[in-house]
Parts: sequence; structure tokens; C-alpha cells
Amino acid sequence: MPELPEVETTKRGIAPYLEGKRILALDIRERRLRWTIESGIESQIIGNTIQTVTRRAKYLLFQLEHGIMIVHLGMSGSLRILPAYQPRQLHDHIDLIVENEHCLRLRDPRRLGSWLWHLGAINTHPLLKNLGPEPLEPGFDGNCLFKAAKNRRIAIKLLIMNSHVVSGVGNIYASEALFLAGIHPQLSCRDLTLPRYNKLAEAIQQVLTQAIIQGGTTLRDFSQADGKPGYFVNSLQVYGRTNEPCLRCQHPIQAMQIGQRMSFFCPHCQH
DNA sequence: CCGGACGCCTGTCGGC
DNA sequence: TGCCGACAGGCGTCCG
Repeated sequence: MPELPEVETTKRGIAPYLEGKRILALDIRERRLRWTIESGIESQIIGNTIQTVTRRAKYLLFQLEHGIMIVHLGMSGSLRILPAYQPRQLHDHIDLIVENEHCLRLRDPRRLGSWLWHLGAINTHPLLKNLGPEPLEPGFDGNCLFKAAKNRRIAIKLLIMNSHVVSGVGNIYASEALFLAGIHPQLSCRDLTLPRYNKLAEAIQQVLTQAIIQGGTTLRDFSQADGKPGYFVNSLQVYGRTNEPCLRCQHPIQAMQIGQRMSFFCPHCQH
């Protein structure tokens, strides 16, 4: 699930409980996530103070005094703040206890998420060092999409879902942004003009910004840090709306597979 | 380098 | 009711 807006929502929900707090315990019940968590990681983390909680792409970064915890939510992960020592339920894999008796709890039914430990600067980590620009920060615009599209011939939807081109856009928001920009998802990225890329970049920013305001999108597993769902699910224009009328022109929304992922679009509004 | 397919996991849903 | 396959928000890896 979690794309940029869900991870950002999570970050905003958990940071006030964690920043400046010392880690008292790290209780790992299931180590077999996307990458099996090394035994012994606990001793390196416990006792550290969490200095900042930030986000890069879909990664949450916990800057400690010595090292960085890198957490990715995969397809089904969520993080919640709970009172310490609440009973755990199925798929609650990790508890991080900080002073003041707060617990950061990772739940991840499909275990495609990750919980990594990194010594050194964040941009030296192999998973993060080649990421594309943040779509909501300066440095991202239509021109950088246009340049990335040169010498490529993939569908435009795959271009904007490529984290090396722009980070944080996943399957939901790719479909939504392309609808907003009036661009057919299967169009070859080579055939888009710079003005259309400008429009697309703005559409990406608009969709992500609105989704963050709504606390992200909950389809099934995602929850905000306080347990509430993400309300942007009520604002989706095309995602998951196969055969329902386009909210702009009433034509039925179509679904098609692009790069092994389902894509949703209006055949009348998007070209 | 690029693009496409696969695999990692569990849960759910539709069809038979 | 049960079984089976398809599918689900991501993304690293492998292969051509």
C-alpha cells in the first residue's frame, strides 16, 4: 500500500512521540521481513536517542546518535503509536519502546517491508543512493521527467513509477496523476512533449499534496499512526473504479495491465 | 545501459 | 462448504 502520502502521514503521526526520546527496548518477534533482520541489531539500537524522524521516497529514516534505522512498509506495513506493553496481535512483528512508555509497533501481514540498520551517511546506503528527486521538493519538475524520458521507450505510467526517476509515486497515485493530467497511461514516454510533462509534474504534486492532507489512502491494511484510516480513498478518481462512470465525463473507467500492475484510466479524458 | 519477468509473503475474493 | 487461482499499495534481482 504505502506510497509517499501514506509514509509521510505515518512520519507526521509518529515523529512527535519519538524525536528526542531514548530507546528503551527493541522487541522483534519476527525477523523474516523482506530482508531478515540481523541478530544483534538490538544491542546497537537500544540506548540511542532518536534525533529525527524523516522520510525519503517511501523510506522512513530514524536518525539515531550512532546510525540510522531505515524502515520500509512494503505492500502491507503500518506503524502505530501505542501505550507500551499492549498485547500484540497476529502480524505485529516489531515493538520499539521509548521513554514515556510509548511503543512504535510495526504490523506487516505480507512481510514485504523492511527494518534496516545503517552506519554512515544516508546517501551511502545502496537502496537510497540512486533515488530520484522528491516530487514535493524543489528540483522536481516537468523538465526532469522530460529528460529522464529521453532514450527510453516505456509506458509513461512506468516512467513515473520508477523510483530512480521520481521517488514515491506508486500504483495508485500514478493512475490518479495521469488522469488529472489527461494522459493515457500506456503512451510511450518518448511521445510526450515538454508542456505535457510540465502538466504531469504538477498533477503528481497536486495528487500527492491532497492525499497527504487526507491522511493517505486506505485500501485494506494501511492505518495512520493513531489507527485511523487514510481518507483519500474517497477522492480517488480512477483507481479501482473499473466500469464506473468517469467523474468528469461519465464514460466508463477502464482497467488494463501495464508492467504487471493494474492501471485505471478514462479512455475519453486521457490520450 | 534498458526493459521485462519473476519472486518474495499473506489474505481475500470469485468461480466452480 | 471447500478448494484453487488470481490478485493486492513495492521493488530488488535476474536475464536477454
